[in-house]
Amino acid sequence: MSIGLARLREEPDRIRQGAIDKGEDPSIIDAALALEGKRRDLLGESGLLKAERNAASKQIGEAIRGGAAPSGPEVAALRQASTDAGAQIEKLDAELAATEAQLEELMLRIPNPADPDVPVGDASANQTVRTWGELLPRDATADGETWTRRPHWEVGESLRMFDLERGAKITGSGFPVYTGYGSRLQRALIDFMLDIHTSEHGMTEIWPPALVNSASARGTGQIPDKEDLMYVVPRDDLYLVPTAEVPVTNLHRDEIFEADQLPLRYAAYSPCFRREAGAAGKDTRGILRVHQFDKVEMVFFEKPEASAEALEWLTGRAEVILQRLGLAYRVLLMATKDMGFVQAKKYDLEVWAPGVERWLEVSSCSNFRDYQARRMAIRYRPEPGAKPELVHTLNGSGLALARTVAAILETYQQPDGSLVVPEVLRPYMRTDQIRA
RNA sequence: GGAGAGGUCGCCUAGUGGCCUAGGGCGCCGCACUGGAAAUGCGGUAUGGCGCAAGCCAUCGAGGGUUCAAAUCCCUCCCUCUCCGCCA
Repeated sequence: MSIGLARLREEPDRIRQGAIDKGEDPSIIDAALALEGKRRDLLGESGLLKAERNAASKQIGEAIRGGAAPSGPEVAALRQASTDAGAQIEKLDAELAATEAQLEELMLRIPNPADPDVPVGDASANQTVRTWGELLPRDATADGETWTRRPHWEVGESLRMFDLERGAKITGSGFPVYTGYGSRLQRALIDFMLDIHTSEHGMTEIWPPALVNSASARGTGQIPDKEDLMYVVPRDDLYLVPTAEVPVTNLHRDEIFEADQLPLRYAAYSPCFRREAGAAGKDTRGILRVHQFDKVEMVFFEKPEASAEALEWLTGRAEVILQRLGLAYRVLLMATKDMGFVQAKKYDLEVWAPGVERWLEVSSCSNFRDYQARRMAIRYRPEPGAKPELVHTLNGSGLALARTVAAILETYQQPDGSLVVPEVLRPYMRTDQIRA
């Protein structure tokens, strides 16, 4: 994950301002520039010496083939020259390796600068771009009677759609067990979302592994920075995926596309595992913040010039799901200090949960530009035979299930305690109403 | 998990310490020939880095080692294939 040395050299001011806007330390940019200069000097010196050594070694070979005694004085002199160069090279390369390690460490701490149209500031600078649907109040009126919507955990328990206590028993807190129609609703939502994204949005469906190796975890930046967020299987050096973004983006690690292969757009279901260490309290009640949930994720590989528009389209595809489900939501354009270190631009989709009268984040749609692609070496040829350039990567949830389920339970509950099934899910649920 | 065989350029393959600056074939691109094409011939066809450039450096699954010199020898690991064992 890095802005790249070329860009560091070419537009340090933009990078510096980008760091300031995101609340990061801008002095790292100057430290990195200094190290980059040192790296280039060392590289030049070491390269020259290696050329000398290679030449000497070659001469030894030629001399021996030409009849010189392998242990004779002529060969010994050449051998000495090569050995001497080798000793210097060893020193230089050690210094070079140390310099590069320091430089890389600094580069990892330089954030991806936000796009120019992103508001500068903290969460209070986030912009509500649009709102869709009717924001139902908790206290509703039906047939002249008023009734109060219940929070989703009460609805779910009473309709026996999930069992949080037994989930805690068999695994731990934050591992919900879905039961009966609750279980079927999981399948229905996954199926519905993937159907829309593939049949209507033209994405390619992926069913990825739920565990990845350390190279993949490093590729999308989960390690080293976010290692605490993941469940780790140290015995096999594997990581449980926190999102399908990790395996799906890594599909094309170290690959070079031809221009006509882009864009590549994937929709992937996966379970998601997050330690969420320390999280507890009223914000985590029910299934709002759990250690295991399910999600359909969209992952795009785009040509650089198309990525800005692709982010708008991607966000729109997530909105389609919410609209078809009939859930009210709003779209937030995240400000520089609230958007994350690696994103260039990010929209959050928040669904309205009338039972708790809160907005719940169900999707986060981001354009990483070339920041992610650089670390993973995902490139394409703009023209046949041309030099490869980095692609742009984007991803967004479409959607995360647990909170979507919460919004459905709170939106579609009836005064009599039953739940009306959203119309688009009825073919999948094979019922239009769920009763206690 | 055990035994064995492998991993070289987009694909196939040659390569048992120095003539490897990695050869050949296929594919692809360009040019020639052609009315146009096929066939044929000639040339070109990895990635990253450094350099104004000429060019140089690195990379033969990954990492380490031996050596003046490693695709080639040694060690560790990964992956693929075959057989055996185990198993949804």
